[in-house]
Amino acid sequence: MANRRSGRVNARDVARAAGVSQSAVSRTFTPGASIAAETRQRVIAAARELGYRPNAFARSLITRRSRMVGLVLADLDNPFYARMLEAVSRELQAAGHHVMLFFTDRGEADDALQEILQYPVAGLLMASATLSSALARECAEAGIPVVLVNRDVPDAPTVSVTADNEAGGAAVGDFLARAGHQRVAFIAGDPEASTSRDREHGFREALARHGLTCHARAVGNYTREGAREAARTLFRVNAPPDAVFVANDYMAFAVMDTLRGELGLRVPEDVSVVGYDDVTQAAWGAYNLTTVTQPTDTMVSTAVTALLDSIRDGAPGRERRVIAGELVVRRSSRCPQNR
Amino acid sequence: MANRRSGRVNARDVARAAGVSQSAVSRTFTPGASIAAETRQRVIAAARELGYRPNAFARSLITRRSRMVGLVLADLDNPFYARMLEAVSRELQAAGHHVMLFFTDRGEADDALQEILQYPVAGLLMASATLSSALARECAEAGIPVVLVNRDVPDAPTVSVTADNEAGGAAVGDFLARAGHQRVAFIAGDPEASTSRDREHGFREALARHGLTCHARAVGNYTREGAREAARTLFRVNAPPDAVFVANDYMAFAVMDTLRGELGLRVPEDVSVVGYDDVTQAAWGAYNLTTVTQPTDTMVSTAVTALLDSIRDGAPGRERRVIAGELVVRRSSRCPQNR
DNA sequence: CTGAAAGCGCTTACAG
DNA sequence: CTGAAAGCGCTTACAG
Repeated sequence: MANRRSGRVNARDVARAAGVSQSAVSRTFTPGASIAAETRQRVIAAARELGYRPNAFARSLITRRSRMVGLVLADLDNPFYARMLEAVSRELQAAGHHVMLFFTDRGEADDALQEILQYPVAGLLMASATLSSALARECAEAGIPVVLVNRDVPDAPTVSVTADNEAGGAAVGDFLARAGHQRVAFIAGDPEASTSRDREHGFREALARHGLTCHARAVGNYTREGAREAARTLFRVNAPPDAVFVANDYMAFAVMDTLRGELGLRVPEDVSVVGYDDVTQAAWGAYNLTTVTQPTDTMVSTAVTALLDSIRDGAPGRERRVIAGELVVRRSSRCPQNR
Repeated sequence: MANRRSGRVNARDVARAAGVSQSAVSRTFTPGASIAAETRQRVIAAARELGYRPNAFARSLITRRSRMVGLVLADLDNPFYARMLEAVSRELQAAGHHVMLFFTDRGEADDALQEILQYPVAGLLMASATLSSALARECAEAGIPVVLVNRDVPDAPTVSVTADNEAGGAAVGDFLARAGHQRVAFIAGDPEASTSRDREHGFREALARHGLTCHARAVGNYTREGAREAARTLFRVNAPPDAVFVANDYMAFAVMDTLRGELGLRVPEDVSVVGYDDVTQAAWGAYNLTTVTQPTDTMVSTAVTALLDSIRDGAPGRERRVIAGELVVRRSSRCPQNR
């Protein structure tokens, strides 16, 4: 049934079989093209018979457009990004696009991008990784829109979608102060990342408004091991914190495990723990983590919409979208009224 | 600097700028092609100047090969698949391949595959989803090797890589019987999936060897809510189980949360819980789950190697690789010696 | 080592 | 509505 020669049937083969021109075959598979119903039926029958599928590469070559979007990620261990990846992929697929996936290290992913850019991608979506502003400019010149999620390259011609990390951090500071905590600590993620910096900044400002300062600080680097080590450093002292804000949920789980399993502390009786992201596991019984929502769904659809709009307009947007999150109080923290 | 006309510089532009033929440009970017060192330098300089990158689509069209591999997944919520996705992608990238990602529903992903197959993929890797044996045959005829991870299509011309689920289930049955449990229950995943069926089968056989039968059974469908419901059904009775084997870790976490938070049972004092997969979270302090290793790394590298081999040979392999796992005893279960 | 030419599989003005 | 022809950006015999 299938073409013996090449292992791949092409439009010419179908045309011959259907007794029409190659143009007719092409028109059959181009929605809205002008073709007689009967011709179309003949082509479809022949195509089915031969197992023909239009070759997307050839089509993209001639139309100078592609329905392929590059997706760049650095970290899938963190369930926040796993959730985001799935949501982004499904939305893009629903919009008729196809996803090319790349994993890089954290930070600037220019090398990986050089590879992706060999393909005529219609757009680029990056999360947990960035690109240099030079490459951002190059993409803009080439007409390839770039959308960053959870990252931001100042002054670059890109769209960025971030959570309102400052406001989120402030909500946590406010909440812990109101609950009557006196020695409030912070465990940072990657000290370079704007997510961690902004959360910390908002947090400190809020504490200040209540006349408090950050009692202690350690860096967990957004890794589990880093978080455990930070917890040990912070709590193996004479006057340990009575509350700790951890820059994301993923680290907060490690902190809780360490506090309870290793240091024999009770949460929240001895210490309140607050995270950030509201990943699925935060609601699981074992953690019941008070945290700030990263509105993944909103962020994803904002990012995807922005990307699709830019692709449609052929204009690489340039805006900063900040999505508000909210504090979700669960049982890992003391409440103001329990004071 | 970049080409003003089209937004994309092509080999012809570079050739003109460097004062050489288009062939020379092509040879410069084809490793091993015969080209003088000096010519090559001129081309490279011109390419850099103009911001030229070879177009992978055009290249693939003419060579009739592509370095693109299709990856099909159904479920990323389960951390086992997230870990696998990242490992697979990174290995494939390291081998110079690029990954096209597709999400489908569980079961047969024929529709999604029809879309992928419009691209000239060099091979297909599927996990947590399968394809019909008809489509498997079609791929084989088209020379596209298919590798299934954690799934199997009997008699189809594909390579499948699965864990030895029977042996794993047997290890659990054996372990629980030796620990002196009398009323051992099972919570199934997707009753259709061979993973769940094989684990259950091995489990029951092992119990039988100890003169036990499976005391109760419920279906969790590999979802968290299903697992919670299954736990309620199984444990809200007069003589509840004293041990439960859950078909995967992901559900086992939900079961533990329900047992402890909702039913007031202690793990392992009142009931032993055993999972399957050994996902990262199984080792986290809050769960400390006894489970059976799915040797992700081995499975991934076996699958990737098989795929790359088939691509290289141009022959769609046909074998079943079964990877052994092992029981990891943690604190969610009573041990034989504590009897 | 090098270039001119053919061709991968498609779409799209153009003329009918 | 339809077909012949040109061309997307590349690689690869072929001849020199």
